[in-house]
Amino acid sequence: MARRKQYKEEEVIEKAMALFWRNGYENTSVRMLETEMGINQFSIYSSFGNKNGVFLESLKCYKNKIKTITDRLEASKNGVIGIKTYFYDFLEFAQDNGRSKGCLVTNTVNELGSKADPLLLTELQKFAAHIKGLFEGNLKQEKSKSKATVTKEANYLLTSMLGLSVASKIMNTTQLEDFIETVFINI
Amino acid sequence: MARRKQYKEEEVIEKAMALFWRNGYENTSVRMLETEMGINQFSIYSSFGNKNGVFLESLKCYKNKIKTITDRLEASKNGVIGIKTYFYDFLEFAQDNGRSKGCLVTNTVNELGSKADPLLLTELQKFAAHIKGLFEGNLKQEKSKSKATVTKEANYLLTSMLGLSVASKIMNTTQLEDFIETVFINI
DNA sequence: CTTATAACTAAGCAATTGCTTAGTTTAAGA
DNA sequence: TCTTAAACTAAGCAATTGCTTAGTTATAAG
Repeated sequence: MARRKQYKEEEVIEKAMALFWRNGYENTSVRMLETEMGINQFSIYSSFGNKNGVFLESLKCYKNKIKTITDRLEASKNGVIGIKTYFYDFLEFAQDNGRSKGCLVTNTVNELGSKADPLLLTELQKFAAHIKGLFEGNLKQEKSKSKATVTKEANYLLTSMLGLSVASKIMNTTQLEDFIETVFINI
Repeated sequence: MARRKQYKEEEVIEKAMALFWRNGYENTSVRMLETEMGINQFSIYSSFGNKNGVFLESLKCYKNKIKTITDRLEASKNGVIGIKTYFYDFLEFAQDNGRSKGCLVTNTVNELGSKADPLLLTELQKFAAHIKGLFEGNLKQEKSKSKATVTKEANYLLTSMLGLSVASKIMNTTQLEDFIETVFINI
């Protein structure tokens, strides 16, 4: 007996995610979200509770979007080569009008660090652990590597990804490719 | 024929720097600066022009503070070992009550990226170039390395530092040490 | 068609943002 | 001692922040 929503939550959250990705959490205001999502603040708050709620949903959306390249990594059977491909895939994934937005998760870790709200912090760590797990999976495909080596190198690759995410924001393609190539010399 | 300043610019800017380092640029308000620096907003604006001016001076102050460990790197004659020491020195340098504040420059690059004001962006890039130069200096001490190798590995080490800076905010000591050790296995 | 109810619009809330300014205090030079 | 000018205090500026709410509109069930 009531009016129907004039928007789909999945659709508007994608626009919110794009905004958070470009600007970070604090530098994205609810008014900006309103404009970008194309719905009134009332609708934002009734659908997502508060700004943090919008961000949490945006993070889910981001995870879903990055799935295109993490799935490729997960499906790969070629060990370290698959991980290297993921690094290059990421650069393309983060690209936006000639500049890189980095990784939304990395950006958020860097912005809020350990003072992010607990629920959010957990989500960030879960994502990092997931990526690390994928790296471990591919490293295990290399029969020569011991369990200890796999763990150590997965840590290394995860942190290298963080570096790539930050670096992509101000470095040029050559420098970034140099980085990736050198990362994988040691693996 | 006039009153004397009741504060020293170098002293109050150090407190401002600490605040920016902990919270980032946008998450530090002028009121917070006022409290931390212990001077009125009028004094802040008369000494530094605007918030951006305070930040620019804070960055100088940061560069001066990190000089304790960059000087050690610059003075070192033991090639790669010296760089590795710098990585460990940095972790201690960024430490603050059990948590890491990361690197102020990295934090700022990540927060503002290429949309930082041009003067600031130049300063950030100059700092990055300086560190990279120090890495190159130490890499050159290794006679086995060609010019091309030195360039490539300097890029790699710089980006690894960015990764370490972000990672230090949420990872534990063991993970960070794993990272450093793996970075230097084949360098 | 009427009615109930959810979705909408738009105005408004107090708090905070970066920055300014009117007015007071201090102190060195005449 | 008086003058002058910089350094200070504190109040205030418009704009923006996250969030709410009073009132209107649409729509499905009765």
